[in-house]
Amino acid sequence: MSTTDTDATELDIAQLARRTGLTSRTLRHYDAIGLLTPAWTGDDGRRHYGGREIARLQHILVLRELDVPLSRIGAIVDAAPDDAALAAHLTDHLAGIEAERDRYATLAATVRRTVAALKEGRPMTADDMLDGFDRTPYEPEARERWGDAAVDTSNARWDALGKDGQQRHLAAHQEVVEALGAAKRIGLSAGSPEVQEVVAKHYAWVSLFWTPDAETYCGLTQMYVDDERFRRNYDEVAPGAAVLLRDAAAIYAERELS
Amino acid sequence: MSTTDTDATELDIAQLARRTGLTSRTLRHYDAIGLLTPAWTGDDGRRHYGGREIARLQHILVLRELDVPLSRIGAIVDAAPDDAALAAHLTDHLAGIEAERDRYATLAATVRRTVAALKEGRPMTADDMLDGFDRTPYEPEARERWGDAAVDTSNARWDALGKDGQQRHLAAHQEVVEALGAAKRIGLSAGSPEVQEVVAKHYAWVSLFWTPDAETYCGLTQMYVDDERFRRNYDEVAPGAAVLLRDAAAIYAERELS
DNA sequence: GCTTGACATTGACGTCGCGTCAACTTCTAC
DNA sequence: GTAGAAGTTGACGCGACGTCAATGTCAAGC
Repeated sequence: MSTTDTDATELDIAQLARRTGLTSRTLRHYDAIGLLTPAWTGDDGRRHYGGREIARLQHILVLRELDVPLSRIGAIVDAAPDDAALAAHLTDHLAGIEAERDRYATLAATVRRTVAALKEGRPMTADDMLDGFDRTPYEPEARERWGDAAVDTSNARWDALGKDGQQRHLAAHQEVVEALGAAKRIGLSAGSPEVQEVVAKHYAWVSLFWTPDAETYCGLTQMYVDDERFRRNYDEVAPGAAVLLRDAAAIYAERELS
Repeated sequence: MSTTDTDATELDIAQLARRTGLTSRTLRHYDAIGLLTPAWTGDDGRRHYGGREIARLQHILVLRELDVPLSRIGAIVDAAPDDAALAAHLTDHLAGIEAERDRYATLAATVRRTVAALKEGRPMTADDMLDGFDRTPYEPEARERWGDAAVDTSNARWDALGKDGQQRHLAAHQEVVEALGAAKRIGLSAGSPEVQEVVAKHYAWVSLFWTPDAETYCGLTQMYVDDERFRRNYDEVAPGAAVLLRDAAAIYAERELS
């Protein structure tokens, strides 16, 4: 393979820079702070990026467009270990991107109106002139509501799991989701022993990352219901599974966590 | 008037901050660097802003959205002394805003496609994943092509003119434009003494700000033809006036400037 | 009148995300 | 074999504010 650009998913730093509009300096910076490590570094020290890194970089750049600081970007991107989680995250951020698109649209309208008013010598109110500038800073992750510290220790624990530990952890979650779906389909109640056992598993699963008390655990499962992208994760297996989990969690929390 | 927000065009720093989404710190910073000076400062040191300042701030914020550095923003905003010039500038920057809106739209599409691909386990090419991130930095002003230094000295001279000197200067330009329109309507040629006299006036007018040599003067008048928003300024008085000025300038430049 | 709380002011220093420069190595082309 | 382009690692610099400290001032309530 020559130095010419191919559309293979194996790129050196210059090719990646060209495609993203970043400078090679920026990519080196991202490497230095551990935000985007190259797939491999040649014996000569040169950085090479593969498909995984490109996907990760896309995620990074999306969040960067939303003015999320690099430190938080790192935490968020690290929290998307598999394709499903990544898809959920991206769907979330997509809303931010579209909001920004709409903001620029209203901004364009504002400027257009201003130009028209200027030409006709018409006055404008302050509010009209400034419509669209105020951007409420994007809240990148619902999970952020549960505290930065929690996310940090969560990531530490995740790293500590090692590769196959992570695999097993994801499988455990899948088990929980499917058990929950089965319970829902059979029509088991939230307080039934079977469902309570599933909740216990779920609580254990969550606790690997951070240990919520009764209140926060109820809050978390409530969020699974409120937030569409979380809810879908559960309701995909069986409609109403998210609500079942929330109700069961409330009972579990009162029995075991208070 | 109480402290409640009214839609009058007289705002204190907190009210302006609220409407723009800026912090008061940012507004103070803009004051400190001379980018946005309050209309008046009370005896207690508090800053108050009027209609002029709000319009100026809108211009500033538009350019800030396009990632133009504050130093250049200052130069550009200072170069829009009257409403007509401001309207022309804003029309220019409007293109940048709409480009940004479109970029976010393609970005949203890219993310959407990525999510779909992830869910179906489909692979994507690097180019597809990174479509829309590369933003060629916005070139804020055609005038920038003529050099930053020129703009700086230009602004200094403009300030040195004083209020009524600025008035007279604008009137002089209007004279040139109208004389040129009259010449065009009568059908005078670019080389005719009358038109050459108008060009001399125009060159003098331009020279107040920066003294172009033969080549740059030809380049400038060529830009008046190429660039729609400049051309309209001249062609509004008489169609083809911009071209007439360019041709006349070419002759003038060879005779007088080389 | 006095206190209290909210918000203003001016410095001064800190921070984030790179840009830029220097010194050096390494690959490719002629 | 040598030039030139592009990579590497430090190190420092910078723009646009954030943040903190010390202080002043205004409107309201007691």
